[in-house]
Amino acid sequence: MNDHVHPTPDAFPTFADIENRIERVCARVPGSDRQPVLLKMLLQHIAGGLNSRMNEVLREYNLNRISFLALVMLVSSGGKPLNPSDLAEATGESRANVTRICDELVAKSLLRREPNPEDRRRIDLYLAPQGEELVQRTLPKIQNHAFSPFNDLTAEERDLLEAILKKLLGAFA
Amino acid sequence: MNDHVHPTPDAFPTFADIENRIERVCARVPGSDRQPVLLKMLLQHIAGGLNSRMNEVLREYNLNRISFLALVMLVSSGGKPLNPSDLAEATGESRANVTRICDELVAKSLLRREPNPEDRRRIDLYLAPQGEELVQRTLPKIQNHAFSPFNDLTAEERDLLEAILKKLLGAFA
DNA sequence: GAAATATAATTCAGAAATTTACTATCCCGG
DNA sequence: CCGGGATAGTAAATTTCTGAATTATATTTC
Repeated sequence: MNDHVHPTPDAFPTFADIENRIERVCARVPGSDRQPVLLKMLLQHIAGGLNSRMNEVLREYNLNRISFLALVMLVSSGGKPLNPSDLAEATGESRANVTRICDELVAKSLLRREPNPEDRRRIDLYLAPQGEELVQRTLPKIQNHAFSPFNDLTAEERDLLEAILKKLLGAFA
Repeated sequence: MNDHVHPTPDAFPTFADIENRIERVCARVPGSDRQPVLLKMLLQHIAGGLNSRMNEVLREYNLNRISFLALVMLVSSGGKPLNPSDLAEATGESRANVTRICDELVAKSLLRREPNPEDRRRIDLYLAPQGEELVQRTLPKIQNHAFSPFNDLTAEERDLLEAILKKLLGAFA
């Protein structure tokens, strides 16, 4: 989960400083363009900030971001199981890491593993009742505390952002 | 750098699947709203994808994303030194991690450390000539290979994205 | 239907990141 | 000018993550 912005007292001082630096570097390096670098930095800082905030909330429940995401994905399946590799894909984590995360979740009785009867290479992951409960309790808190920065955008801006980010993500194929 | 999307053969299959899952979860959990969760996931996947691509390019040079970013920040200072804590702030990494990164960079003769004459707690980090060269060589490659997804956006979309992301980042203060 | 190839999950070694604690220095109020 | 508190950098211990095998099962191909 190499994704944290360190919680310094003043973690987001002036992005303008960083922007100036980017301008200067790109002016000096031929073949470089300021905007993609800037966008990359913005995305990085925002994603990092959101992750930090999520972790702050989840710490009270002894969960980390990935474990929580795994639980959410399972809630979304509505009782149907998921395989570890599904989780790896959905979360963007390595499969080895997903195995470890699942070990933790099983140890906390939030998840249970069962062999898949049709394909015996596979393991089916079922959400335990406590896991569902935990998501019910924590997701609204995440929404309120961690995701509050989105409230500073207007509805139009959020829709626009959603559309542009979807298009951008599509470009990774 | 807990920030990688694992390079599976098909790392960005259909985000639509994930979107459907989010819809279902939020329908089931009172006090949750689909859009912020969706935006968070989009940001996460895009930032992770960009990081993976950067690391792919940088691997040839035995660098990782953070080390590279540190070098870029130093180039942006135009010969003036930076302190480790400046780098920590700019990169969003912990100070302890920056110390380690600098150890590596010094070992590779891309960076040199000198005590600050005015404040003896501080260390001044100077870019070595090889470090400058390395940025000159790698930044254009990063631009072409790693940041190419931005080319799928129109100029208007990029500007809009920049503006919205800046506003969003401002909301973290 | 046997051999070759591919896929799923895991294990394990080592790399990378965080947390806590420590040292040295600076700064401010008295 | 000195004592308490802040700040900078690092070190050590721990946790987390990855990457390369490993094992077991499916699937394809001939």
